[in-house]
Amino acid sequence: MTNKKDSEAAFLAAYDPSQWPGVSLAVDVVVLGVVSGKLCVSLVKRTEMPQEGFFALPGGFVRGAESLEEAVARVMAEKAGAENVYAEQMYTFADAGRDPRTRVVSVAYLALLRGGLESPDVVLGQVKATWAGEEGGGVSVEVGGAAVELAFDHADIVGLALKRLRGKLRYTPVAYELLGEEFTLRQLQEVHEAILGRPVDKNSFRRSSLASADLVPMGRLEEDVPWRPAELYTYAERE
Amino acid sequence: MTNKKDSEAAFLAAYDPSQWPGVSLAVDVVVLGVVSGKLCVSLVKRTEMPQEGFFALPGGFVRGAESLEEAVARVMAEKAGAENVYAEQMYTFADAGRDPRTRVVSVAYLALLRGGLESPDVVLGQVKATWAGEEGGGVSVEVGGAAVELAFDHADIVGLALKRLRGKLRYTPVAYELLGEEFTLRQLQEVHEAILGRPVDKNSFRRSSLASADLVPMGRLEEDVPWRPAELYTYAERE
DNA sequence: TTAATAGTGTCTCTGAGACACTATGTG
DNA sequence: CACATAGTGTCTCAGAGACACTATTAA
Repeated sequence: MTNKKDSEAAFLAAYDPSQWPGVSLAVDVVVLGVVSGKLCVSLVKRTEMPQEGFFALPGGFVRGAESLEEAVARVMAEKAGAENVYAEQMYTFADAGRDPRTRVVSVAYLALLRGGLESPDVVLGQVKATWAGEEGGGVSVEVGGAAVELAFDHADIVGLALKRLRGKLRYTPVAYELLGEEFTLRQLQEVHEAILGRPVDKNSFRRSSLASADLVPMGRLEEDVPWRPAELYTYAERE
Repeated sequence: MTNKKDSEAAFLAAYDPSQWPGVSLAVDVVVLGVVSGKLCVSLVKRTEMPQEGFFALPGGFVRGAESLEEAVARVMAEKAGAENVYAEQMYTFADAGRDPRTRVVSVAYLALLRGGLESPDVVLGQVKATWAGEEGGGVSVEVGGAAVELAFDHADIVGLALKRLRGKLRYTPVAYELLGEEFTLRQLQEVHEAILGRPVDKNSFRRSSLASADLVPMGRLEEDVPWRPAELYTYAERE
């Protein structure tokens, strides 16, 4: 091993943080919601030079002593006053060359919000996967019925979010984040169908949902529907 | 919405990267391997002040225009001359306060290496999960039969790697990364058992392995074993 | 021949898709 | 009553655990 001395020196050198040029830290948030049976993502229109005019994911730089989660919460609050949103880290993009001055490290988060997020700054785009199951890949997004192109690689990031969400749907109770405190099994099924992008058998869905035992019947029925009202359920282990 | 002007201003301000203090970018690598049926992780002994003397994950700062993957590859090469290693991003830790001078953003990677990684700088620690299935949580690590405490939150990061690996084992051909080009079904099963931490039924394992159709029989048998030799297989879609 | 492992046959259980059915609310 | 949806019964099939069995090789 002739490179032992070299690697030793490199190792020690690498542990001096001030030697390396600093980078900027940012978060981008994929906010997903189900609106009338459609999976939607929140988008902002870029008002500055790189990719100006394109739709992009909401995001921002991480401030001072803020944690990543705090930065995500702040971005959500600033853009639409949304508080206490489920958010989960997905992937970190750190390729050099995004910004000519400093390297920008961007941590992508997946957030789920009941009914989607919409505000003066934020529009909802409908997500259409070009792939089935959990293959993964980019997605196409429509705003007001017309296909739009997302800035940077944000279409791939939305695709990553959708892939992650489909995976989590199987073995974690994540769909409840997209519903209110009380919901019917049909509403829960609609959320699943919107995320999976395919119809789901009613009976199979009921069986597996009720068997998982984190659904609690409220003993009350939904109201103001022009057909037979269904039992209301809630999720047992919200914390 | 009285906060519209505020959020607008914050939005614009946030897009000036030079305004925010820079951070240092580092990678930590969980190198896992299976050595004689045991799941092992590569560790280095810290030689500098914070947590000096504790075992820690190998890692280092990202240099100049290096990508994260290049930094991981460099760390692997420096520590043990390992090239072309499977590596996958896991999670990014960015809590302030790790280093008093600058904020250190550390991106944790999972790497898989045949036979584990060992060198003058690196020791192998045996990983023992204190949890079953895919619950997740920290792990305990033994070096030379004695339990050791890992530096920082590295025990949790190893636990995260194990959880991720167990999950991927179900639906991706990741176990092949821990074997040579040619292997018997028993060797493949041993890798699975080491990762899952439990015995696996031989017949079920064979059936599902052969059904997945990315195993190709070589038409040759293993040699130099003091019992009936088994068919050698290789993985079909290495790229 | 014996020992040890390679490799197979088959029963069972479970979870999910398919689909027809009954029940019960609104109008 | 009609109608639309809530909710159920049941057949089937695929995948996996359990386990006993046969096959083949080294010594």
